[in-house]
Amino acid sequence: MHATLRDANPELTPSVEDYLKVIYHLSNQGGFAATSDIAAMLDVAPPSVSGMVKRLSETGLIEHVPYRGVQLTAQGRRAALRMIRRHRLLELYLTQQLGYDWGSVHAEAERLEHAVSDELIDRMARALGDPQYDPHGDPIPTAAGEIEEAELVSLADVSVGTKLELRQVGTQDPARLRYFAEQGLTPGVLLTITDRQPFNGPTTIGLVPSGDPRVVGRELALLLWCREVPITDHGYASR
Amino acid sequence: MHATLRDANPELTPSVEDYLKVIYHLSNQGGFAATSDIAAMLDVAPPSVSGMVKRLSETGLIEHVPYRGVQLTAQGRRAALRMIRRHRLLELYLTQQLGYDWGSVHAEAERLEHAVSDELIDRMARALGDPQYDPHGDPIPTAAGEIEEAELVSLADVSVGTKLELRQVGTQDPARLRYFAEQGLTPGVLLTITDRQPFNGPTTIGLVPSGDPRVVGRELALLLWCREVPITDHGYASR
DNA sequence: TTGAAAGTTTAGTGTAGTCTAATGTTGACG
DNA sequence: CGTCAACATTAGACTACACTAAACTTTCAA
Repeated sequence: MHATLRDANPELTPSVEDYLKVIYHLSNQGGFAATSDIAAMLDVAPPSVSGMVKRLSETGLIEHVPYRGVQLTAQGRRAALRMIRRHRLLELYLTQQLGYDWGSVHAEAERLEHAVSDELIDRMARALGDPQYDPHGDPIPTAAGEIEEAELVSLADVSVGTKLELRQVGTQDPARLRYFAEQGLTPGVLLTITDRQPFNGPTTIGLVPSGDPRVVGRELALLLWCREVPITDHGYASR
Repeated sequence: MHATLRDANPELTPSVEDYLKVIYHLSNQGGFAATSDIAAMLDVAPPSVSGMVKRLSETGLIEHVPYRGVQLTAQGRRAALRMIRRHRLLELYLTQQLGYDWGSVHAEAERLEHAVSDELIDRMARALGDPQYDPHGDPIPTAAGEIEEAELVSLADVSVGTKLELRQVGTQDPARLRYFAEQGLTPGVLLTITDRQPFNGPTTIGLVPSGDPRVVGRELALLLWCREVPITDHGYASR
């Protein structure tokens, strides 16, 4: 039984693994990941993405709808979750066992995740007591490729002072999507609620770590779905 | 301060790092490393080596005498020793901190050595107490790029009665490594030669201090590299 | 409804690495 | 001392990945 991740994932190049990981993050809620977004996150030119997209669809890791974007197949998703498991466990291991501080651990994990074996990752997990969450509060996928889906709350429903990670923007309206993007309110962003006026008045958000304020009315706040972020002494470094 | 290894070694590809490492090992006593030997050790075709040799000489990492072989430049040697330091410290860390057994660490270290940062390696070294030898008994180059040159003799070449410290097992073959380990023939062990049959016959070893005998054929004896121990003293026990 | 901006893909090039097949060089031995 | 086997190199092709420039779609707004 038991298609293991190793079985599912014969030999992917580091580059391919990176693409799968960002496609996973970009197509979080079942949507499409856009070429230009992938390019921006990997810091490559858009045509490089088009080229890779072609290769990845040929090997069955993603599905491509021209001019629309890409989605992971089941196989691609397994491979992506394997990388995310590696990344999060490496970050945890480096901070807890080797004294790394939270700010510098990301780059190290980013390189190591392509080189470690499943055995090493499992040994590290065991050494850490098989943790379920990384220090950001993000769930660590299991060796079998399962991940706990975060419970999302609307920004309109949380109390002042709560720290949040924006996870989804609950609209398809292009005008609103654009507006949110202009405000820097895109999935992945960290924020806190600094103020809320009574009688369904506007909510003031503070972006983390810049502290820049954003004011949104209740109608818009209802569209912003967030995950509550546990407070750590490490702050909110990048993932 | 002072030229660090990092300074000396901007960005080498994993492939280049592998070439430098095997060239180091093949040109141990100042000789030339032959194209075909490099090809055999890296499991690539000889023309691939010729191509790489061209690139490496252009970047000043090796010197090439056509139809003779190659030698490392000072810069190439520094880069090679940096990789060897990484490899040996990784092997040690994996065995001591994560429960790997000696037979299986090699492959893992082989991949990781290209991905770890100098900082991580130094942290691992510190966690291990800045060890001088790896699990095979090989000396670990310092962060500054110095390596202890050990004068080792093969067990097949020393005369009966000589007192020896086993320092190095000259094979990567897991089956043989396991066999030697089962026999108690691991680096650091003290032994004497109690008997040797003529005509390339087997050698009988006496372990110190237990006196337990071990019999090894000439082929295996050739793999056991030892340091001659002048007087019995302490300090060879554990690593 | 149309046209321009934004975004995507194609076309063509470059680099690092691999390979096989063909050619060149060296050195050992008859 | 010449020949031939062993070894090394060149020649030429292939893959994966990147890039720029140009062409093609889609979207949005006047």
